[in-house]
Amino acid sequence: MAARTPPGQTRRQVLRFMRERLIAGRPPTVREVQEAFKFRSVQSAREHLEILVEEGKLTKEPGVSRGYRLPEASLVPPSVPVPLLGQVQAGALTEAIEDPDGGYIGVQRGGSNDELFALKVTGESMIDAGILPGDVVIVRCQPTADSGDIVVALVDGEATVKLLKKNRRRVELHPANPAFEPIVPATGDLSLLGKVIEVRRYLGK
Amino acid sequence: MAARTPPGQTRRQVLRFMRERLIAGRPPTVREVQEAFKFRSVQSAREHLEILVEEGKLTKEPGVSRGYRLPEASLVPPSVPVPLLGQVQAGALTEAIEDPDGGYIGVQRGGSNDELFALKVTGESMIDAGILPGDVVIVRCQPTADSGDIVVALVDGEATVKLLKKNRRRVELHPANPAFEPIVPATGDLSLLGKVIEVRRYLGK
DNA sequence: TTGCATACCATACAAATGTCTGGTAATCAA
DNA sequence: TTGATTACCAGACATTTGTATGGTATGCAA
Repeated sequence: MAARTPPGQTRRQVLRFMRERLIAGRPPTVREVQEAFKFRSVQSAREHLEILVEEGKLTKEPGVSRGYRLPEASLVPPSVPVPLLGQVQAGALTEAIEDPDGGYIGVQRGGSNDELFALKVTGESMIDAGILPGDVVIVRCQPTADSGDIVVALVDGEATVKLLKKNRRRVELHPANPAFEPIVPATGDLSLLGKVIEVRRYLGK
Repeated sequence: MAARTPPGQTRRQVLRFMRERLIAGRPPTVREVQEAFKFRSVQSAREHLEILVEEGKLTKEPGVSRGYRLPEASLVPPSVPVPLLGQVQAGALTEAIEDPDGGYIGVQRGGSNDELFALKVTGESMIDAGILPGDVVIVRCQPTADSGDIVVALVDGEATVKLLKKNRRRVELHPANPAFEPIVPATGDLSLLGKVIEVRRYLGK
């Protein structure tokens, strides 16, 4: 017999394993759970799973293979892959999205089927808005935005993050850093890439 | 025999069906495909699926049940569900993780199988570190941390985010805001919950 | 016509997988 | 002690499911 573990401990790990697999879209078989935990009997895995179902942590469709599911309550909103871009040159946005140099990151978008991309921020111009160099902003492509939105726009052929301000027929791009000057593009000469809907910072492991 | 459809037409529908099911995390069996398309033979479904694999539209793991996959799936790093906590009282961490009031968010962790949780930040004590009220920090549970790490610790029975500083046999929790005072817990009296590995800010739609 | 390809069908078999029955050992409380 | 509970094991069985073999009908092109 394998080592006996404290009550509930193994079961928590099993739940964890199930969540990972189910989120990844690859529901495991009972025997795959057995394998993962080195049980010598299928039944051991099955018992943990059935108990998790009783506890409401999982649901299942009896009789069907790979039939365990996450209950509605703990449903994680599905995340979509979003291309992570490094530097964006003018006009090269579409190509950059097609073949991102930073790979993809998972973003939970709010239902709509919009075009998203992610951008690594350089420079300190938005530091007072809590956006530091190295942060990743997630951007929804849209041709316009409201005053007060944080947006990504092409300035001098480079994508930059700024605060959008509109006052009577003037559009301005404000940095959130007193050391920088606002940018006032000529009327109608603003190429807005989209609006920032999320900011992420990855700290060292 | 069922009605004969133009070449490739049914197959396109099958691919669509597969995409839907696979994205939903519920890969179908060959017979479920048969059912969905009212084929009177399993083989009809199987032939469509195998051809889609040959065309590169799908991949599959031979021999395993529900073994068809989306080829792009390999590009997207898998994300794990992480419980999102609101307020954490002393000692109630484990229970809070078991039954999070904020649901779950998807996090791509760097391979290790660690315990993670997410915490909504209140207060402005870390504003100079780019962590604003309402931000979500993702925390890896660990009993110790290095000097300079941003950590979550229990202070006065509440979970708070602070900068950890160690100098000769003293451990201090520093806010990143000049309006707040550093916290110097009595030696050995620091209950460290974990280290912040990611910061997220969700901006309005 | 012939030959070939496509779409679909019928049936069988074997492997994968869910499920069941009964058992051992450890822990805890009465 | 006794009994109850938990964690795990062993082996079997039944269903689900992947796979194979061969067949029918339609359309198309040489």
